[in-house]
Amino acid sequence: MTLMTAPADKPTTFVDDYLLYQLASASQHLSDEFHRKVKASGIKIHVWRVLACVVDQPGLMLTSLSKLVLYEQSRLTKIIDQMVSDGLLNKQAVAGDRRKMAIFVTAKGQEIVAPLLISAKAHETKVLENLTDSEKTMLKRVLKKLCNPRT
Amino acid sequence: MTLMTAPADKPTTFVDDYLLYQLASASQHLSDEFHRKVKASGIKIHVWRVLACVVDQPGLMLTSLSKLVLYEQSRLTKIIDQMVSDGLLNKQAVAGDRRKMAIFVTAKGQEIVAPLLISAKAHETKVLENLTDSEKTMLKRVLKKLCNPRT
DNA sequence: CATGAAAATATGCGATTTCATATTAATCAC
DNA sequence: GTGATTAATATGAAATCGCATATTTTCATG
Repeated sequence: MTLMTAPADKPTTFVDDYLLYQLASASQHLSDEFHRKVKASGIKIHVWRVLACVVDQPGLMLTSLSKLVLYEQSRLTKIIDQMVSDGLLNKQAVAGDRRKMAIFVTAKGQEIVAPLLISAKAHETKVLENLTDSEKTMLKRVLKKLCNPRT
Repeated sequence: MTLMTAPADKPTTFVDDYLLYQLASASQHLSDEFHRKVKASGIKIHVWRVLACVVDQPGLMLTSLSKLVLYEQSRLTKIIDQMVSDGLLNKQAVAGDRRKMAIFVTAKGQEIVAPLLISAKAHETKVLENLTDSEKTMLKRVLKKLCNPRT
């Protein structure tokens, strides 16, 4: 048997080196990993996502929030209605524009999201453990740059 | 008016600095961007994704392919059945195990996917234009690392 | 201040997706 | 070889999602 010089030169395939695939793959695998914990605590994924975003930026109106949460508007409308009737969020009329609704988290919503935020950060820390410091900072910087290319 | 020393110190929010959000956001925004072109050419997104993966790794069986495509197994079963009857893929029985089906792209499938592969690479190039060389290589390396942390 | 355009949210329905489970086939323990 | 386990794929019903569009309100312009 001859010495192997490298881990074999499997002809580089398309997806392995395709940025959009790599992003989708990393995103999905890592999110799934954390989502298992969310589900285990009895919370739906979309509820977690919306709570995290509303806690983060309270008082947004539906349209802006849908961009932040990355959910399509009509879908978010339905999710929020449900969360309002579940007592996790409330909608407040915005003075001066009767179309707009500002969205906030209730005390009950806070209670639910608080431990998840901690758990999420802990998970992130574990994920980032595999990277060097410079990799960490560059990764986050580059991801931000990719989202708004005009910066 | 005083000189602004920095773009204001908006208190860093959770999601802005949360890796899983950044990944999801970058993935979704960039993919949507390319998907507009795919749709414009009359191809469904899932058809593009499956074709790209099967071209990349022909002869995979359904279960492995579903991991590569990042689609759940029963969903992929249905998609592939449709694509087979549309003449884009074919399934071949695997000798020695009558449960397995190896999946390949037909000539018609090739014709459809070929221009999309070129277009995808062109889009990727444009996306990566905003990054330095070292950012590019690190980004891809780190994304791979994130997907299989045990490497 | 009337009219047309644009913005914010809501709604209904068709299409897609998922979940649980069925079915068929291979493998393992004995 | 028989029975129990595991693997690969398929299927059907229920849940979710997204598209197109409706509705209400504001804005712009003459």
